[in-house]
Amino acid sequence: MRADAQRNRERILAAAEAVFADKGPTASTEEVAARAGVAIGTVFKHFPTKQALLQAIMKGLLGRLEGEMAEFAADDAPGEALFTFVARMVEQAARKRTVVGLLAETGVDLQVATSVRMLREGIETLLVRSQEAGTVREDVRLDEVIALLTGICQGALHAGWDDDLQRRTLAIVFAGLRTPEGRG
Amino acid sequence: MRADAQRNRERILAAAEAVFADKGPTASTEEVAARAGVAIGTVFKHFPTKQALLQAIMKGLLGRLEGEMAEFAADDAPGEALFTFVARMVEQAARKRTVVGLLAETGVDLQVATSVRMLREGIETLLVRSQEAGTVREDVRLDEVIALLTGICQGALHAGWDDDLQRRTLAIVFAGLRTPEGRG
Amino acid sequence: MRADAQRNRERILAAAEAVFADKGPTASTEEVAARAGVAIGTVFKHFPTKQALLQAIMKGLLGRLEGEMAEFAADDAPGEALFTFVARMVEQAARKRTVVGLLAETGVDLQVATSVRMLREGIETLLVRSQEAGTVREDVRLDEVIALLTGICQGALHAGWDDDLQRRTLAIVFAGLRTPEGRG
Amino acid sequence: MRADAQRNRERILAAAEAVFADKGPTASTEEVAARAGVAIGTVFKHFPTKQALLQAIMKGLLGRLEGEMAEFAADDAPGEALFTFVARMVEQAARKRTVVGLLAETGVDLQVATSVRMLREGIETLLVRSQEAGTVREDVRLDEVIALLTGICQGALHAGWDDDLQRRTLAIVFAGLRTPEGRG
DNA sequence: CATGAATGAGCTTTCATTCAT
DNA sequence: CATGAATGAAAGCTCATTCAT
Repeated sequence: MRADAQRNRERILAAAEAVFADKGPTASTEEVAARAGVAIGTVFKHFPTKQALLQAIMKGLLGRLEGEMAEFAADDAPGEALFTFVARMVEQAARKRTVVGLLAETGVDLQVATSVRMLREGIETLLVRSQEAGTVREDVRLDEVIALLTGICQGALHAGWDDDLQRRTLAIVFAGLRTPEGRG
Repeated sequence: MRADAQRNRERILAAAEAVFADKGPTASTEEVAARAGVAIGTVFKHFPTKQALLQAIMKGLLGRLEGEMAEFAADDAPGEALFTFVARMVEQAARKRTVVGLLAETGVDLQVATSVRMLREGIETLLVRSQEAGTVREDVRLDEVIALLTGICQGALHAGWDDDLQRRTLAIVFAGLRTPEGRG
Repeated sequence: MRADAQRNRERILAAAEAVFADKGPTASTEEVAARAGVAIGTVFKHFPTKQALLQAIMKGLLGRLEGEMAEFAADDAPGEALFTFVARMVEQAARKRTVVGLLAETGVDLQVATSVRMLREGIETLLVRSQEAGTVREDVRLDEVIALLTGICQGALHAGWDDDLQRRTLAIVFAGLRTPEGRG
Repeated sequence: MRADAQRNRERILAAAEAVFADKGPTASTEEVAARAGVAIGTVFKHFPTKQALLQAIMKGLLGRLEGEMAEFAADDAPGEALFTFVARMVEQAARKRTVVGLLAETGVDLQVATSVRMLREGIETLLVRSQEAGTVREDVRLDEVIALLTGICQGALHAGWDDDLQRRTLAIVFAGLRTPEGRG
């Protein structure tokens, strides 16, 4: 791909993230084009359908999340890594309308599904590690963690929680996840 | 209002709830009219904009929830009323696409805001009663409960959790809310 | 259907026939709406897709043709009815770009297919009657007649034959169809 | 013109013929470029508009037809040459969506018009020769032959006749063209 | 010369809303 | 009051054409 095309692709992705973050996924592709400073045709050249554009955003987000997870997994305090990761993700969700809507979207294609699976596996690693470290209850399964993560993110996303409310809400969920010992 | 007009109003509301529950809030007003068995003009006679229709639905839902809350508040086991109510609401959310999306919607008018406030007060009653009964931790505030309720409902709504996952997820949240004694 | 709606429906059909006759089936629906003096939405209210509009035109044309065939079948000179009918149809085709393009169109839905079948049957009646009258050769089958009809219509349609050329061309085809006796 | 440019020109023409034969003249220029293995810009370098490309194809086809006609004119059985040529052309039309549509297209430029005239002359030669040989009726004029040729080609083209139907249809037309003696 | 990214007018289709019947 | 036909502004998407690389 040529340098200018690559630059435009990135500008479109950035514009799309911003626009969809502002107005939700029903915002028009035209607005994305305008924000990116390109013509509408250029957006559709790079992403042949609106779905494709949304999926590309999602893929990017998931990629970044995987990156963060890798860091946390390499952390010194494995028992806390899951909590930190979830808190970070919720924080991001509160700023991006796109993330969570897309996480729960049905009918994503294979590439994206792969990314999701990789995210699942990353979270599973954090979960297992926390359970081995004794901070998370043994009877907690991956599905519930994902469910809670999705739910809390969507809540944060739509309700526009402030930092304090976010912290307090997570505190409750974390208390529910922790072992008696983990609660200190 | 004449009797037939009143009857139409109710049929439209019922149809709208059903349609939006099925297809989400992007379903067309025309479809609501069709399901109600009236012409499109009649819908707009009763609800001058689509927003107004959505708000009316929300008001109705909130009213019914208030009713349920009154029952729970009058229950024998005040310590468990909050948990039961939350569980019931999440269960409904999984079946109605409208409820939660609307709960978090911005730009509601005064009348609806009043209903929301009343719902808040109802939940607060349940919360306080639970705390007095010693089943919910003293440091939990109303805002977090609402936040969790909204979040979990939205999660259940979009992700299509099955009954088991719903139960397990709520179990974690409830564990986070309960006092050590309440966990038994 | 209300009177004004019926009137609009007819104006749209007439406009569509005119526009597609002028510019072929790639002419825009917008132009049809403009020519009919209605908004674009009105066209799509009556004919939910462009295909539906084209099929409606075709159905109308076929209907008129069936009517003509009924007349010819009731005629005194059964041996000449087929020739007259074919000549009439070719004449019309020379003035309407739509007719023939649609006659040969693939993928028409059931309703239209029914109409086509009825037209086939009508032509078959004319053919059999001509053969019984001894003016058309016994070894001529319905398929060839339809094929010739379609082909000649398309030729007349696109090449803009004048009356004389049309007559001379048909004379050749008719000579090919006739029995030696029928040629007189 | 440089050798590689010439080679590209030919590849584009071949690709265009193939693509338009497959999908009709509404196929996109981009697809032609892809099939030719060149970039879209290269297509427009050689043929400044889509129309120009279509006309170039037509010119090529006409040229080839002239070649074939020369062969037939030099044939031993001059009385049958016209019939053979027409049959051959119809057969091709059934396989190439472009030929006939373009043959009847209006607005061709001078160069192409010249080619058409030359084709006319070739057919005229075949016609005259057949009439001299006594197989085609004296009162048949060139215009009707061209008209029949165009019409039958278009019919075959759009309706997708099978070989048998094609043969039977042509048999009728040929019977109409032949002298009583020629029918033997 | 070839490339292929960018353009933008134009297309079909949808839907909230209005208003004559 | 109810009806439902008409409206027309978008929306998503396509494609012939241009021009910087």
